[in-house]
Amino acid sequence: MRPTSCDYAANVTLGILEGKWKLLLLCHLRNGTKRFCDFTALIPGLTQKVLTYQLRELETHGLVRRQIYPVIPPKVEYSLTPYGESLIPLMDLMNLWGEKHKERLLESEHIG
Amino acid sequence: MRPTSCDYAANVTLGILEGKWKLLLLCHLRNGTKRFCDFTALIPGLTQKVLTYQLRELETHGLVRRQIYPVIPPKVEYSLTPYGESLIPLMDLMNLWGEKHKERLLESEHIG
DNA sequence: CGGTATCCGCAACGATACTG
DNA sequence: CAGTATCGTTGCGGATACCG
Repeated sequence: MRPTSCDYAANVTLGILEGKWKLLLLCHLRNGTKRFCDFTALIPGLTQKVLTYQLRELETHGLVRRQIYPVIPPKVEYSLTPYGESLIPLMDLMNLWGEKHKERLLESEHIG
Repeated sequence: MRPTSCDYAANVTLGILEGKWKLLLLCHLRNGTKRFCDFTALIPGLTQKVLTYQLRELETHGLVRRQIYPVIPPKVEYSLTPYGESLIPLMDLMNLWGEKHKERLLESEHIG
């Protein structure tokens, strides 16, 4: 049943996915476990502070697991939890729609 | 093929859906054409300025059609475009995941 | 290597008042 | 009825420097 009130459940999902880099982080994690420095290498323009912040939020929501190895120098691994994997169909659909949208923009540009 | 670079298409979709009230507006439009004042009545806490802003963005992206009737007092109707309707499967999936997430939160609350 | 600690700018959002 | 106009707040993201 779809809502008539303010607390539309889809908004909860949006709130969790919102964040400039979160989808991209999740996308990279689909390819396997990553270390902190992997992200900064993979994603130019992403600073340590923001990366930390977004990873912490993903962890807080249970989408990402943070595994700390007590070694020197420090080693921390990030991976998708099963719960995080449950977002994969949604991510794929968002990706698909986004691709179509980009095509659409190109067409209207071509015509206009 | 999933991206390794920064321009992840899912982010495009996110950018279009981002906005505190957009999903809710789209959701209401699924039930049929709405007038400006319908939204303010349906959604407590939503001011005219913000409503205007978000509707204009949805219109700009081609998701919503704005039909102006040149009468006094003014009458403006908003409806989903076919392109906007193409988002329905995505909205449903987001809603579904959001519902599951809320259940999950209740459970962990119950346990903790 | 994997973070914190500060400081700052901007855009989204909100409150309120006014208008054709 | 369907908006503008103005002003104020807040929080995300970015820049930079420092730490165990």
